[in-house]
Amino acid sequence: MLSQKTRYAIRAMQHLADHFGEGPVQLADIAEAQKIPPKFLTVILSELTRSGLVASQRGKDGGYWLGVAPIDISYGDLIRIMRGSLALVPCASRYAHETCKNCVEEENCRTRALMLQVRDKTADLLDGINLCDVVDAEAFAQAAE
Amino acid sequence: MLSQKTRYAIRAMQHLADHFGEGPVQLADIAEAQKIPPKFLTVILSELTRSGLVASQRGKDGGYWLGVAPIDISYGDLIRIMRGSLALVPCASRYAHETCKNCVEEENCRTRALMLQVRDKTADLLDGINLCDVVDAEAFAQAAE
DNA sequence: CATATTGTCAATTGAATTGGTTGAGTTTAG
DNA sequence: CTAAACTCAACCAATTCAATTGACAATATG
Repeated sequence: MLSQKTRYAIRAMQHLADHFGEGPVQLADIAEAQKIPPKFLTVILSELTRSGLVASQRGKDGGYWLGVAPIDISYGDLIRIMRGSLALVPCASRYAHETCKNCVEEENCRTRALMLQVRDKTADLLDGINLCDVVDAEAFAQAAE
Repeated sequence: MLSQKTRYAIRAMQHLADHFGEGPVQLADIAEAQKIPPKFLTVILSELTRSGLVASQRGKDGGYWLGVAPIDISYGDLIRIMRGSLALVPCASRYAHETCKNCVEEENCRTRALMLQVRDKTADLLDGINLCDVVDAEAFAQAAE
């Protein structure tokens, strides 16, 4: 499951994508439109800003905007940034590999072999959809080809 | 991510599958072979027994065995039993649907639309592999067709 | 029937994670 | 200079997770 924080991050990014090119969007506006506790959103937007996907400006008339074109931000990127990995087990992560605790040797772990495949398929899907896509069944089927 | 408990459950079930038809396998044997804390394993095996996938017998020479043929137990089943759902968000679960807390309306939630597709693809994969399969790249590619 | 062996199960525990807030800054426009 | 914004570390309560404790029930064997 994605954490609440990751879900908030995704909605915040969708909101910024919807207002891309319109100048800074203020945190309070995002919070209200996306039903995110404003103070918690500061934590989330700070993380996203540090990651480089979001740019920000302080002071009066400040706010946030995408630092990267929405077409270049995939859902896979967002989940990797917020959760660290797309995989279901640490040892099946490609970008953030870690050995699982209390496990058998990785080479002959059948669960790992399966989970690597699941991770790759999930990545194909999540990296194939970006913040510009209107996600519906058709768009998705197309992206999955 | 799958919880440690779910990972232990998967390894325990693989172990039982490997010894299917050989009579009861004792908890201590599973625990040792699969590096699972024995007392924790009692909790896990009790849950699996209650689910019907595992049968058990008490007393001397007792133990556990699969109550269902390994070919009829998919990895999807195991994860659903242990974790409740295959989905990344509660509102995208097919068997255990729940509305997400603090979310926008489900009908026009873009995240949900995407996560439903991810769930379905994941289910295709995980339900296509069972405890009889030796999971490797080839077997998997075949199952994914 | 006595006993050792094995599974059952609820309750508890300690640690980590989650979801979120507080509050003290810093930057910027006007 | 000041109000409007973002920044960030520290903190907090509640929940979840991983695992253990300990009392109990069933079964095979002598």
